[in-house]
Amino acid sequence: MEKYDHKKIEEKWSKKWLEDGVFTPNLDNAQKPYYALFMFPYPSAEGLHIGNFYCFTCIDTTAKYKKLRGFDVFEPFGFDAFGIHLENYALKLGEHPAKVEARTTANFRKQVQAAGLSCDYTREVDTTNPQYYKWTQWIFTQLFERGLAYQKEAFLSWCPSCKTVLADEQIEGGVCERCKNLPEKRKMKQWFFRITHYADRLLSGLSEMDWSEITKSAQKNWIGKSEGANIKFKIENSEYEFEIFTTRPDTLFGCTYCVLAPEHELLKKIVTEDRKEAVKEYAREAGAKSELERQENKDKTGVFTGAYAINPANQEKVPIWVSDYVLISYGFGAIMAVPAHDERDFEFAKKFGLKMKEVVSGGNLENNAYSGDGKLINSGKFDGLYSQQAKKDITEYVGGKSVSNYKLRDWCISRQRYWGPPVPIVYCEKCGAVAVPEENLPVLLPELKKNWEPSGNGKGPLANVKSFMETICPRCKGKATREADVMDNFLDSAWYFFRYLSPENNHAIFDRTLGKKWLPVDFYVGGNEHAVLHLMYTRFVTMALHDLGLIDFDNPFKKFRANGMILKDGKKMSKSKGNVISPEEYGEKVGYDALKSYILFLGPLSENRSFSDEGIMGTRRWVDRIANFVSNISNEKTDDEKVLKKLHKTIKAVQDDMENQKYNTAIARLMELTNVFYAAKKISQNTWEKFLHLVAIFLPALCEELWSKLGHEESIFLSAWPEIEEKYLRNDTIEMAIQVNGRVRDIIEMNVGISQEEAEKIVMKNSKIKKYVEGKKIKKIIFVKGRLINLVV
RNA sequence: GCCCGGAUGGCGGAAUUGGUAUACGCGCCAGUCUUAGGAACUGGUUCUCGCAAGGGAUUGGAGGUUCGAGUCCUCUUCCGGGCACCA
Repeated sequence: MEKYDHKKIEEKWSKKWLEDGVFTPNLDNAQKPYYALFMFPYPSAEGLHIGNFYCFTCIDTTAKYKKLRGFDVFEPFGFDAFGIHLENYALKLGEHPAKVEARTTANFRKQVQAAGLSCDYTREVDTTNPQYYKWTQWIFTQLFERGLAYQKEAFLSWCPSCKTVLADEQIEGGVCERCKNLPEKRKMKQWFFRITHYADRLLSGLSEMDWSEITKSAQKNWIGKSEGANIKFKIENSEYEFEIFTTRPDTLFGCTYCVLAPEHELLKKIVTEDRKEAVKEYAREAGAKSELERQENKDKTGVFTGAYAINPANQEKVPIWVSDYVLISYGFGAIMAVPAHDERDFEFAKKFGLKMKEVVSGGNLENNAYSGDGKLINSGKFDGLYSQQAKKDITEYVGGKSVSNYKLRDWCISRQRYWGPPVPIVYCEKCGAVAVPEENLPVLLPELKKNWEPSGNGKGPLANVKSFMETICPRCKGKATREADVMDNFLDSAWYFFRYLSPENNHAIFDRTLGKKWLPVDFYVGGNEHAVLHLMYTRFVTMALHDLGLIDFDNPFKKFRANGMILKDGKKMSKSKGNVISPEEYGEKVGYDALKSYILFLGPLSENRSFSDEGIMGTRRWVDRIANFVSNISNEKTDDEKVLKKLHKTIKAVQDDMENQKYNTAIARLMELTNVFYAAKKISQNTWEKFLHLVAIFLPALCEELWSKLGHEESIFLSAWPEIEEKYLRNDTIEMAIQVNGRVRDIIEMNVGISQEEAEKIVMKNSKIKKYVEGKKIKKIIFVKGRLINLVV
């Protein structure tokens, strides 16, 4: 028996597919467009990671299936090569980012091609290409013109290791998403995108979207909507007032003090002379605390300001405190404190001996605040109302406003780094900040041979490049200076799928005719670590493009699935553990067909799966079993009815599974069919050809080879998917389960259409059943047609 | 604390959405072939009692609904993810 030489055959076909353009659709003429997209990789490693490979494979398998089903499939490929990940990798190697990029992208491309993915490489996109980032900058200018991009001074997270500010989304668990270092707070003037403008749309859109629940849940939590009221408090003996946000206006009568955040601007104005030093010192200390320190130490601290506010519900005077348990970044940075009905206020009041007043019945103030709803007490004319109604009535009574508040904050896009698209802004003494007009885009990133490394002084490396910085104002033609920062990498990747349609178009961000036909993306797969980064930003940019009138949808991906992680023998992979799976290594050893089908076979798409070296031999064995079966193809015209039934049921099962991304069970069904072939010994060519189509979506090189061996000159992917013949899906007989009191006691073969009376007759004659029924009264008989009969005795 | 997922053999996992639990694969056991090892092929493999025929138990745990529950309801334990002093 000839051994199946996976290397030779996989190499042969991946090359041939590329040459013949088998997977390069004609976007203009496509009749049934299907846009399959995987998250394009960061080329910040020498080769592909198994995680990239997994998400590519999910998309690729679906793409091949859709192609065989007659769709014009577009599965593009490109690189997210700008940004901090590649720049950090270059810093680590001590090489220039451009040099690293040239090498790693070439290697990634080579590996993807070797793996036989059905990508269209003719429309490759690279975010570092000026033709590409011209339009990244254009998006900035469009947002700027509409007030959605703006500059502000704010306390921001500065990563001392990456030497740049980061967006809130890029702090994960208190540390920098890229380098895992502890960020510092720095007050800096930076560029922001007004993503909060879309907070409500980002949230309400979620419910209708066919995206993984886990992703939608992460976005929902991040947006963090709460409904409540804004209420104004006057300050005693003063013209000043401040506003607070509360979700519990029903407890307003229970407000016995107020708290301002240490950064609150009113603090300086209202603090009394004798409290000035204490408040100042407290604010200084609070400012020095890192985010993580605040998170870890939740002991309440605070200082009395000496000032009093007037509770608008009962005109009582309540002390104003300052404490860092109130955050300047949320709401108004000020709260009304209701210690009887809020745990944090309770703790604070207890520590500092502040008054508590119960206004909602149902709790017990001994040890805890009661934060549930209930009937109002001690609330004047609102006594007796229930929380829900009281919320509305009290808000109205004090002239408050019912509003929603969000945790989501605007997206800081400035980066004090080199490897990114420059912010397309020019500062002119006369005209202020002016966006670079479209005809002057792109603002080219100068090729810095040296001094491209981040300095850490709060300015990007471009600030030192005189030839770049000095320019003229596009509006008044006077002297002007460029913005030295570049833009966040997540902006590069927020719109790449638009660009794939027309990567060389210099007149528009994308070809709108093609956009109408191909967008939104039909199916997208990627890791859920991007749930609130890439995936949220992408939705934001899509909404913005929608509002510019460029597109008529605002959800970029019709279907999105988050893929699970691949573990090695149950453990997370890491270089230090030495258990990193290299796709290339397994491609060599067992072949990409076996590797790809193995990682799909391991389990459902969303779950983490454990890769093992023994396990992969299972799919490799399957490859061999199919390759070896060739000698058993007979000249007979048709096959045994049993084989045909299995064949057509498998076609149906594979179709259903593929529509639902159940790759693992589709492969299991195909393995079963392979086993049936082995049991039948000989199979007709007709059946064999149908089988090859089904398997080709998982084992493309093998099936292409076997297909060509049958004398076909054109790729199997250009031929037709087998039709299901309904008659083979039907069964004449079924195995009827016979239950007594719900327990299966026997299984009897019967005609599929058997009536209840006939079935009962057979059952009653059955000796096994008689044993259980004898001498007992049959109370009831449940008959499920074609399935079971249940005797209740 | 709040919001999502999830728990099924020795292991990865199936289960037509309330109808024969454990498909498929790994591993293991046996057989055929082989000088041998391996490969390939064939058969077996949830646990438990039993020589067997056959019985009993079983989907993290406890209840419930139902003729019938892995699937629905209530409570509960554990694991994974997100948010978190967010008023």
